[in-house]
Amino acid sequence: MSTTVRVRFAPSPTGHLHIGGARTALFNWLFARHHKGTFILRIEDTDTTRSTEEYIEAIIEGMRWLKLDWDEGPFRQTSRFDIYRSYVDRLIKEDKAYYCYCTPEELEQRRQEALAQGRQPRYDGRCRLRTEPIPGRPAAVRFKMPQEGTTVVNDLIKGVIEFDNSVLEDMVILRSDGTPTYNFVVVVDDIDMKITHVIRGDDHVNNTPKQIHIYKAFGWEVPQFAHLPMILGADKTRLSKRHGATSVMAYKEMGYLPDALVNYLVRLGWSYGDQEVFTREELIKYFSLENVGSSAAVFNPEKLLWLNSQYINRSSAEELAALVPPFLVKEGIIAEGQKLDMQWLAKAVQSLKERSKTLVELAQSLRYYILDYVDIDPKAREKFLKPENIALLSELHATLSGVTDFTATEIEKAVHTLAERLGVKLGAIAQPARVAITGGTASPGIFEVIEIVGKEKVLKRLEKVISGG
RNA sequence: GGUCCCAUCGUCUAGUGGCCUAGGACGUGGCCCUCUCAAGGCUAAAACACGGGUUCGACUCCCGUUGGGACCA
Repeated sequence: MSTTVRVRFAPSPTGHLHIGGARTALFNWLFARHHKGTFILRIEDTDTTRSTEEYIEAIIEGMRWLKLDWDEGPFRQTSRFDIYRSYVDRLIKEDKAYYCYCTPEELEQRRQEALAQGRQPRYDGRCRLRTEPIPGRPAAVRFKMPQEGTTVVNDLIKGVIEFDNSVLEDMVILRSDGTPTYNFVVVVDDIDMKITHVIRGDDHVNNTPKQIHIYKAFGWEVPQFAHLPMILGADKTRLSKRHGATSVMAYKEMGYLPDALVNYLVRLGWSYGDQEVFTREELIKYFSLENVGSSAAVFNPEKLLWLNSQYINRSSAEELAALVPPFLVKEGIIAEGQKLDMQWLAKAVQSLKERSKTLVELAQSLRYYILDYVDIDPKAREKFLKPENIALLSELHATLSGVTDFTATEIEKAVHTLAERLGVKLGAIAQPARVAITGGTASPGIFEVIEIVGKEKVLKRLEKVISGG
């Protein structure tokens, strides 16, 4: 029985791929992959004044970064005007649409009158019965909406939604300048692309009854609808720039992993028992529209940050090492194109990954592994590099100089012996050493750090501090 | 203003009439671990918007109120 699932993501290229769009894309993608169906990317660029090539590229870039691959497209509406025109002609021929000669001024005047009389402004359908064109006047095309009865949307997420047809008006489907309107074009495309499930933001629910009548006018089976609840900012209004970063690629730059963002986004409105962290495979396997909630969700950057740290933690050091160089360049730690020993870098990353929430943080911490010398934080210097500490560091320098097998294990043994001999606690040596070697008071285990930084650099940094540098 | 949607801890959510003394996660506090910082473990505080029904029994069903949101104008 299974009719193959065909879904689409249809962004308009008037901006970057944003958080809300990405989630819509993600839910469509998951639905398609779960049902082994087809996922289509369609660029809704009919608004030529606001659509740009750059944004088309940006959206595609965002989709790729999130690893949401599509099976068909990207299709572009601007290359489909002939198709829309033919669909309009068909409706006119079948007397399901008609030419309207009312001017914007007349329409506005009637609107004002209606408002003044406390009526709901709505096109009165006066051109419906017109048989002769008005010479010299441009004509728009209007769709004949049913005037009575109700339209029922059986939404997969929200359930049954009923609309009174009397609130629907004969909407314009082709403007007098020859361009088709949004609600018409969407339906034509979805018919043409044989879309079976329309999964989109619930800001479109009110458009749905109008669209249903267009499907019916073409004798086409109405697809299933699933309206996803909105994503809100902390103030419970629709997520926008003023709530912080909303562009997906901004998260890439801030050092987020695409899988972490995907995991976060999917949990906004969808759940699977108590599970929080999912692999892609699990997501595809478990995803179902039935488990999508129906209320709007507030975007919570802190939970996203936590998920990102989880993903960084679970990634292999090699994977992370491969991702980190661009961030090192941005932090000014290495030069563009500078080569690093990747095996060594992976070791350094390994020591840092469980204490880094983003790739940016990871890159910043890598500073003291890579550079020859480090800047020492003044407060740390004041607290941990007093004369008595310097004396201990001299002892440490002598001890480390004597370690030939320069591994964390051997270093640890040597330092423990030193501490015992001097009758001090390990911390008394470790903390000043940390400041001298990393420039700060927080780092991975000091023996590990010493090993990775390497004998030569460690001794040089100790010497510098001992000599008052 | 009209239409539509929504309502469980601060936030994301579990819950589909008795399993609820309302569970998990983020965040917050405490403790443990510890060379620092994390990670990890344990733990604490924290919610069913309100009012009516229906029912032996409502977080769960119905109605209303309030509050939020979206679309259209």
